[in-house]
Amino acid sequence: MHATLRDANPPLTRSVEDYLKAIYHLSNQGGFAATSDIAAMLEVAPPSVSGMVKRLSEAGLIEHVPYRGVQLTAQGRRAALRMIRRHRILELYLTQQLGYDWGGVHAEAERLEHAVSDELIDRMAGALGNPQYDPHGDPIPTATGEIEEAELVSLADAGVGTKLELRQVGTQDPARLRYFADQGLTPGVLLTVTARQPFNGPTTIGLVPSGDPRVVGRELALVLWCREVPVTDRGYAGR
Amino acid sequence: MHATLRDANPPLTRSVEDYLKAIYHLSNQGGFAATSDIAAMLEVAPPSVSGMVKRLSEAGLIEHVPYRGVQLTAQGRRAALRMIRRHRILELYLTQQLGYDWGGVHAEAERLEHAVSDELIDRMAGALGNPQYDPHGDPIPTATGEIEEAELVSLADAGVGTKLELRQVGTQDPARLRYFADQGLTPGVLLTVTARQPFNGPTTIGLVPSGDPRVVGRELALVLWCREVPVTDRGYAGR
DNA sequence: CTTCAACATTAGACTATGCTAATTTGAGGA
DNA sequence: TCCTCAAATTAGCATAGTCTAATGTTGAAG
Repeated sequence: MHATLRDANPPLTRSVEDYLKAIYHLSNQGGFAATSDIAAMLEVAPPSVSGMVKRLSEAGLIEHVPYRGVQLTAQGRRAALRMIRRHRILELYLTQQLGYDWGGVHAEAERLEHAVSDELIDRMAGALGNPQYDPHGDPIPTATGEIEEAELVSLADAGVGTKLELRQVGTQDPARLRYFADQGLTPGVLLTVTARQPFNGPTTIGLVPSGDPRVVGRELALVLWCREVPVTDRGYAGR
Repeated sequence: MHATLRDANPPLTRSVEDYLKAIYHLSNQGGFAATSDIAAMLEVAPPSVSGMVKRLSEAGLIEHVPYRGVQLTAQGRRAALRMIRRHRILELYLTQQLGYDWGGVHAEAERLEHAVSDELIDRMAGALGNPQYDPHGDPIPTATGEIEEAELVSLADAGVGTKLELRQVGTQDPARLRYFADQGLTPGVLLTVTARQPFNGPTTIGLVPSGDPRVVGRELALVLWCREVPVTDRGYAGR
């Protein structure tokens, strides 16, 4: 006998898990994930997505509106958050316990997230002190599937004078990740926007508390997602 | 395009890796691995094995003698040893660094061994001090694919108190083979030497973990070839 | 030397996942 | 309104891996 996605409690395959995760990321702001965007994110051809969409839809993991896109159901969202929890805990564990550098963990976590058990993830999380954020600053879903939704603003759009906490570096490109790390622009760092060139030019910032200045081109600033920190917030102690 | 096992350097799939590992264990003493034994070890139907054998053979990973069995080629052996290294290091890491107990570690390692990178395994090995043996006493292959071959000792010569794994029954005599099988003395079984009569008399052993005693006359004990197992662990989970 | 049972293999079907090529759909521009 | 084009889908095929049922092989017992 062969288990299929139509069974009661089918084990999700690697591919299914990848699709759900991609759909989660693409429909994060409440909208639909488009077939072509899913295809691009997973590096498969669009018809492959159509085929998988059909199966996921029959399995009750997504809602499909033909020619519009897809959204996760509650069940699909739960499965996606489980994968995201795994991914982020793995990234954290690999960097903090096994000396991986920030740029190199993603691919490893991408493979491991499909193979680890819930027990292993919980043990890793325990060894790390049950952290709430991963090395990129992304919130880690809890074992029960809850995730902190943060309002983030791109550094390129932040107002001059604003105090910000860098929370998310929105790229997987190892070269960029390494560059940001060199500049001290890692999640959790505090900074203030000191200037921006007119007509959407580069943003100049100062690191807190050192005051070291950095100039970030618009292209790069666009992927630095920050949380606005009230200027009265002096007691901020990082995490 | 789709990668196949006939390509130059195909990535080995999870199934392929499992087959190679099983064949390695079954043909350990230089013999052939039988289709039905592979099927039993992997819990698949015999025709599935025949199908895979065809593919592995075309890929140059095994030699197939129809109706006789299969043997690993040098290339297949390399791949198998790589998996065994991964498995043993993972088991060690999970028990020593993450508090797993020996009963639970096997299944986790069995899944992870297909997903980890060589780099991660080497980092784990480093964190453990590059161990040479796993807690079962089995040697861990090096990153370059060398493994210490266990020296076999005849049960008639094994020291009293020694813990042994029966590895080879050195006779073709059907009567003897049937007798050994009846006594539960088949390759892979674990036992301890509890006594030996003076002047080269019969050896008394206890099966592990049942403790059932057996008395084996010298004539018979001479053909039971065993590997000495360091008494380091509690609870064998197999390999 | 024949027969038979155990083991191995082949035949044929099915799911999951991917691809390319062809077709359909829907939304914006003329 | 109608047309066109990009996006989505369907059609058709391939490979990996699994299964059951049917068929072949081999070696051991009589």
